Amino acid sequence: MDWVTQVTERLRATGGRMTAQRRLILETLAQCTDHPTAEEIYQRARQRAPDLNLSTVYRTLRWLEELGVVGSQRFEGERPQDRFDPAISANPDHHHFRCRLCNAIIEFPAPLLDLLKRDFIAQYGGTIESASLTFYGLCQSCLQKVEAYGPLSFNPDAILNHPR
Amino acid sequence: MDWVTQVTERLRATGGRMTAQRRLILETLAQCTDHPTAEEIYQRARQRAPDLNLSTVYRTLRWLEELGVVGSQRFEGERPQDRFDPAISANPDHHHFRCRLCNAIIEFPAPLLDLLKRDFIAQYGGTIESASLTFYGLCQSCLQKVEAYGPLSFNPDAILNHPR
DNA sequence: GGCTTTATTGCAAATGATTTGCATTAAGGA
DNA sequence: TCCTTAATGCAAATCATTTGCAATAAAGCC
Ligand SMILES: [Mn+2]
Ligand SMILES: [Mn+2]
Ligand SMILES: [Zn+2]
Ligand SMILES: [Zn+2]
Repeated sequence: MDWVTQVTERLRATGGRMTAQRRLILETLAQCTDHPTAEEIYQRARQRAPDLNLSTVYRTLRWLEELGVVGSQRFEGERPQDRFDPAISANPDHHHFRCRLCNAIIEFPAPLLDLLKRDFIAQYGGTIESASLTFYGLCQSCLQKVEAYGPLSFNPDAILNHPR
Repeated sequence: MDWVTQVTERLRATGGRMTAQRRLILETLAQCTDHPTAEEIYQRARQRAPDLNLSTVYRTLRWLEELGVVGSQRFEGERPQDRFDPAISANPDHHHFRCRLCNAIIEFPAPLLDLLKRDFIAQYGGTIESASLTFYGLCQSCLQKVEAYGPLSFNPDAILNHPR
């Protein structure tokens, strides 16, 4: 059974209805290998159904978030917008590295994080229910470019993506 | 030399001017033991100078952020607003635990994070310039209350703080 | 298939934290 | 004290996200 069908069942189980819009958004999410914003998901989905509405995209994403099917988070150094993470359902315990230059996001597991959690609990008590870890830096290929050509004075991608 | 004076010197070094408003905001920050929002800093500072403007608070905070004197970050589960961190200048490498019930924030060091960074670099290459780690859960006292009285059905503080 | 209920949509307007333009004020060096 | 220009106050703009509401359409039932 594929991902869209699985989500559909969870949806029905809570009294929800499967609509063309939701199916489209789910299929769009299923094809993502990145961490798109609501607007990006909207644009991709709209190619198949031009009268889809951005509000519907937001409502669907928030509802998927409640179900634990997608994650959402913000990254530093870009304008304050949520990025959504369909990979969270298949791989709940991954974390993120974000390249300051090319904006690539690398997902990685962090089993050693349990050590840090234990350390914290040992010292301060309480319980940890979730953890968010993000690394910022230069990815391998950007690092090589910087080493080869010297530091760039600005980031063309950042300007393209964050016009303000 | 105290913190305010130190910051003043850095400020002057970059061609900036020390104003009454900036001094007030700096002194307000110096007294913080928490992670206030811009609005909270504004309210605290305004008690001493009622005609202070919120824009000035924002501009001063952003400028301090550039200088590396304060940090800013957002926490999950509250409305999307920046919280500012004066402790970052004295203690650059601390991370945060946030209690889901009482909203308390505990700062903690995480020397073991270096292991995780090394792991990542060994696997994916590149460099890590900064890392953000946040734990979410129940603090010691909230955990005890929950264990003693059973789980709360809602969080009064959350309602007070996030009226939407 | 039709009928009914009500969850969901599209649209436009609202929200709210943060930023910005601009005229006015005031640091701080000469 | 005067001059330059950085900084302020104020109001308006931004912009991602949410929300109210009338219209639409799932899906359960006959
Ligand atoms: Mn991810
Ligand atoms: Mn802190
Ligand atoms: Zn890169
Ligand atoms: Zn607590």
